[in-house]
Amino acid sequence: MNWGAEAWANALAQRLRRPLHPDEAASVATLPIRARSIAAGDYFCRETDTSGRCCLLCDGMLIESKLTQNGTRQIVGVRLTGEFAGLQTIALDACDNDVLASVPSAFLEAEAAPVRALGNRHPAIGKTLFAEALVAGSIAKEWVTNVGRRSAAARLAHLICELALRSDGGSLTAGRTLKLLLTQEQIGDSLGLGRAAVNRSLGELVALGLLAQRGNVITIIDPDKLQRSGDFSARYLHLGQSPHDRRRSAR
Amino acid sequence: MNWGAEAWANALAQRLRRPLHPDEAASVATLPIRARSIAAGDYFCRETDTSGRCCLLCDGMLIESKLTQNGTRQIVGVRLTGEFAGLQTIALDACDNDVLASVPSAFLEAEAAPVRALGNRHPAIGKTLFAEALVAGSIAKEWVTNVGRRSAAARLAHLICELALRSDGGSLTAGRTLKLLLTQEQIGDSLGLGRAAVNRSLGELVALGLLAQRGNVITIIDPDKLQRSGDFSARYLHLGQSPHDRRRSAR
DNA sequence: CGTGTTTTTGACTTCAGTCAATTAAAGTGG
DNA sequence: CCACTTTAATTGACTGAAGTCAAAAACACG
Repeated sequence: MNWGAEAWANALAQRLRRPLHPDEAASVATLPIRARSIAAGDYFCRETDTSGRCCLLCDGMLIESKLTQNGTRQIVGVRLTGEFAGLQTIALDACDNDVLASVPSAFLEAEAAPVRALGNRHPAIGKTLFAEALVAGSIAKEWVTNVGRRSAAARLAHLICELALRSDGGSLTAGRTLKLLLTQEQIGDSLGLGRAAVNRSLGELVALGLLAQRGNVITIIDPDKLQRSGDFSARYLHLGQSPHDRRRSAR
Repeated sequence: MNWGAEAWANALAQRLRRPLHPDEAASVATLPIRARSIAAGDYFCRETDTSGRCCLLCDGMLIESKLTQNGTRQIVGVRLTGEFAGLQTIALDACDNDVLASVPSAFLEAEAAPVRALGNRHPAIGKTLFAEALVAGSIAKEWVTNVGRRSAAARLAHLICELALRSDGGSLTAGRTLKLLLTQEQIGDSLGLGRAAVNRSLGELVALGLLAQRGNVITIIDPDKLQRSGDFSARYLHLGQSPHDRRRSAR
């Protein structure tokens, strides 16, 4: 099996919480997967694209964003290392939003059609891919709540909690360190805030002793207070129930 | 075939843009479907439910909402007559948000498991159900943008455009009438606004001659200006390309 | 080591929130 | 059918959180 397909297989097995069956592994091995990397600011796809590609992000971070009439931008989601992106193209014709790299990023890309066929052939894999795409929708709904009903500082705290848990091997524990691969402007675009508000909110969270900041590295100091001030509950992330996860406070 | 399963079959055929094959129809006919109706304010499911049910809404309107710490509420989506609801339970264990009726509503309910089995057995149906759930996610992302980056009046105009197109036989044409089955408070909860702002924005859109209002009935007067003032493009709704749809302005 | 980007800070503004009071509408029961 | 109750819509006054703009400082990178 080539390296790309193997990474896909591992990612799928991890989500299935079991090794792939031999015939599943064989099907995954036939996927035409291409390794690519792009620079910060480069696009994986555009809002109107109908090409239908998805990928497993190996390194970096992808931003899903929309532009508005008045030139402002809203980031409607992010994809972290180890996550799939663009899975909605398996069943939809268009991409719905721009997808671009916030930092230099590498990923393993496949056409939507063979991935869909893979899911049809192996229902367990199909369900997993479906679930991954649905979780992205669940996150979007939480973001609606975040942007619609929480204060600037709470939005930021919420986002940090989410990213800490979603990032590879994520946890929300004191001392944990988290590399924020976004500029403050991009954070603002994710939270429906301006640059200034992000900066002030960050200072506020630091002043409250919830976290520390050095460059783009965040250190979580008080995870409980951080969650509370961000009104954060991990439920919507559907992280599952591995032994690791169970330690996480679920509010 | 019982009436409920037939309604499901029709809804699926409509989305597939073709009649069901006999074996597809036979599978749908075996679904254990239950007709239910609930009063305004009653819950279809709660945020933490793990029961896993989905439904085809026959009459009324469902609201998907989340509560925040400080007692406020955010509506993260709505489901209209003729749409499916709760499809994410096909692949996810929990519901993620409360689902409740905004007006007395009737629906045809099925357990998630047999619906998933149906999709596995018939890939075309599976893809359609998948697509329907993904469109809900796409809508949520647009809502993030709406709440995060648009003015109060623009948010409202955008919501009205969306509901006009999504409602049964929807179109965005002058003279078209639309029954808003939401109180102004619920509209505010959908847009991240307070009651007063909704009321004033509505007055504003009326004053600008974009629409007229009598009770909860909205009449669209100037669809083009309405779309422009709401920064609305129908792309994210994935309405497909029926002859009817093609007439819609896509911005 | 210089250039461009990002962060940080301050001053001012504004949109929408909040609160409260009033009006209108929709149900309810006698 | 009408009086009464409840809920929703409307309007005004005041407030406040965050936007905007601008400038300075810090940083990152070639």
